[in-house]
Amino acid sequence: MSPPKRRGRPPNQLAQARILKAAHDILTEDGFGRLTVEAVAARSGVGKPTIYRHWANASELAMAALMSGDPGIFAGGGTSLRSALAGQMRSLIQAFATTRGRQIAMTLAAADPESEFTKAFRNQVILSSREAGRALLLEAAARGEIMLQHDLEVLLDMIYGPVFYRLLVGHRSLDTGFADSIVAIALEAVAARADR
Amino acid sequence: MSPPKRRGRPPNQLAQARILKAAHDILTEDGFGRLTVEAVAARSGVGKPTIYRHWANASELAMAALMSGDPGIFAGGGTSLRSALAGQMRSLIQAFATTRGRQIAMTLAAADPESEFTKAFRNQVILSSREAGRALLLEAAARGEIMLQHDLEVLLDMIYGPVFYRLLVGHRSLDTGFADSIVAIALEAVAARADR
Amino acid sequence: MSPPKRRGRPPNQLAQARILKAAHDILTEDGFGRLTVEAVAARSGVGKPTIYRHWANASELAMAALMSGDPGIFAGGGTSLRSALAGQMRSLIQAFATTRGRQIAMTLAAADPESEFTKAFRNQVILSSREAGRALLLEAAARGEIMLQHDLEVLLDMIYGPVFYRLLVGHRSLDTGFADSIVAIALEAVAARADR
Amino acid sequence: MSPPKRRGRPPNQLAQARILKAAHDILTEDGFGRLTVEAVAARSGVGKPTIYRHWANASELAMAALMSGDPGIFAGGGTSLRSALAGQMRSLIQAFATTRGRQIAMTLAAADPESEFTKAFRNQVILSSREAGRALLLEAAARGEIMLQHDLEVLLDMIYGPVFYRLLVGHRSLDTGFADSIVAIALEAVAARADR
DNA sequence: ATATAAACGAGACGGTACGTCCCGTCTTTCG
DNA sequence: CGAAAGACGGGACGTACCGTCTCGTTTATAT
Repeated sequence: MSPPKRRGRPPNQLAQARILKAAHDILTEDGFGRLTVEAVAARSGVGKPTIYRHWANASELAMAALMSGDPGIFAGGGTSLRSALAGQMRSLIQAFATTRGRQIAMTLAAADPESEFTKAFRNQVILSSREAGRALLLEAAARGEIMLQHDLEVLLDMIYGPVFYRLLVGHRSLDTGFADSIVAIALEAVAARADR
Repeated sequence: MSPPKRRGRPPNQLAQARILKAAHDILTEDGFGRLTVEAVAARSGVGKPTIYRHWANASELAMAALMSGDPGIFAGGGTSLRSALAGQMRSLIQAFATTRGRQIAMTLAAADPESEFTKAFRNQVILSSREAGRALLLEAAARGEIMLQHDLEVLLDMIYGPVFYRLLVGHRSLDTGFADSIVAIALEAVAARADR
Repeated sequence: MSPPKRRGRPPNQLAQARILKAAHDILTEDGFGRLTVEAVAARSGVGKPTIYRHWANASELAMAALMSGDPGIFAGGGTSLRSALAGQMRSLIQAFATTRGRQIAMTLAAADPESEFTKAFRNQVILSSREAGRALLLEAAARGEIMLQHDLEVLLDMIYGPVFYRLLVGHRSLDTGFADSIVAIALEAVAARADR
Repeated sequence: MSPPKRRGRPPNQLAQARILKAAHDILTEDGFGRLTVEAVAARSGVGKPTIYRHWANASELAMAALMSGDPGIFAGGGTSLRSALAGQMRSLIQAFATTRGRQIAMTLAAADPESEFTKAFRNQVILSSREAGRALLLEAAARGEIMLQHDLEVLLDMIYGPVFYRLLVGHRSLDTGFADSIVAIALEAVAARADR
């Protein structure tokens, strides 16, 4: 199998890197509202058409910048479901309780929900932690540690939804106590109890 | 107390109504992205300065339009906590599982979180259902129907957060089954059990 | 008779003056090719939309700049047709044998020939000298100094056309001798002769 | 002597023809303003660098397209100067009283006057008729049919200049009557008369 | 009645950013 | 090794809205 070499001049990887760097810097320094294609072009020294060649608008560019260099949230290995889940929730909340967290929420809200780009962003940035949580819960259930008598999808939403709820609505702060309380309440609902 | 009648022409109440009507229509017909002050002025036949006299920008105008004529979500009276809560969740989800729901999320994400206007919008449109839920839970606890051994604030977030989570992220649909599952899991976590 | 006062904020005369000044300066300093709406906006400190409010494109702006402050070419009063016409032709050629002359030709060539703006430019800048020449010839004919046995329109084109011909084609220079020769040949063609 | 076979891929003669064909088509279909290097490349299926290898910019390309396949205007053989000159003027005006005529004027106005390409275009397309006219006049003078007592260069400009004048300024139409009138007036000025 | 004053509609203003077109150059692979 | 394909940095285009401002008009109270 030959590599599918296309004819013309190949895309300049450096240019894309500079664009994402500039977008990321603007995002952290000035915020989502200042992330305009114009500003990114000026700051990165790249022509606007080069940006539009890869991203359809400022929203997609913001998503790309937020995705680049994002390791994702993984479950910290713990001996029990409680410790593993709490560890993950704490790092998740730590990661989102910053300016970047709100920017992610704003970006997601502003993005075209049908776009493929948006879906990728959603899966990588928003739902990866939820998937990791799903794995933790399924393993624990296999060990007999918990009973998944309810809809697992809803349970996952009840664990991870509150984080974005507080982030977006801002009625209460995101802190580690919040993480622990969520885990405690969630585990209560899946407790393997004698009285059943 | 005498009414503080100022000299000069009084503000035209009709103008505000026409502005909100136009804003609402644009929101439902064209979406949040098309709700510009310019468009509202053109559609309502009102001058731009008249709009700016009442709202600082298009975001506030969107919030005002979304608030006007919104009755809020109240707990349907039920005999048990489960039925009351499930009734409320169902109507909440029904209200948000529309275009308007996503517009509310977008508006909230785009709004200045510090603005007084935003806070009012948040309380009236987003948090009113959460407050109603709090009342239901407290009443049930007073009746001994449930035990609130965990942080009530977190519990409320776990009930109402998932709605906005699915609305914003869009990974699964909002339907009545979702409402019932949330209530079931939540009640599991506050069940008054013999083994405690 | 009341002046027809319009409602809104009146156009800022100063802004238009600054725009024309900037356009004129760019035209003389950098040439027609550099007269972009963007550059005029930057130089005049005026927003681009303000320029587009008055002129449809860079061509019209160039025409406006070339028209502003242009006194037009008038016939120098002379005792005879020959001296009057020669005086006018000399000043016409002097006015066009500069960078500005070529810019006028380029502008006219680039302009939409149907536009009202173009017609006004044509009449004021290009054809005003031709009209003045027509008046001179008609007066001389009335005095019996010449006989207009041929088509006057064609004769006028033969007097004034060569100026633009040399200007545009550039095969020979524009100088005062050229002016005198044109007049001499033209008068030969309208000479009132005994042998007729 | 070996044939000078150069190494590598030989220049594709067909490419130039396709380029000129495409340029010509665009000129006639869309006009001078749409004749961009990009459009010609797309239409002809040729790479942009291949175009730039032969022409420096769109203006030169336009000139090349306008020159290609242009037979030039030659003097129709006539028995007298009047008939020969009138025949030539009529065919000249017929050739220019079309869209192509105005495109030639626009192209010439937009071209760099110093470029060698421009000079070639000027000589072949614009001045060839003037040179043919010069030959006619000199022959007639040699026959004693006319007297060239005035500057021949100016006389030629007065014959051919008006055509471009009307073409560019557009104040009156180009028609055969115009051709005849020009000839009539010009001959008047060079008439060999008894009274001299 | 008549002045005074506030809010109105209209609309031009200086600006920012948009997304597109085309420029002329450069880099890569193919023939 | 020239031709094709095509991405690049760059400049300008013409448009949409922004939020501010200045008008002339309307509508009310206060004199």
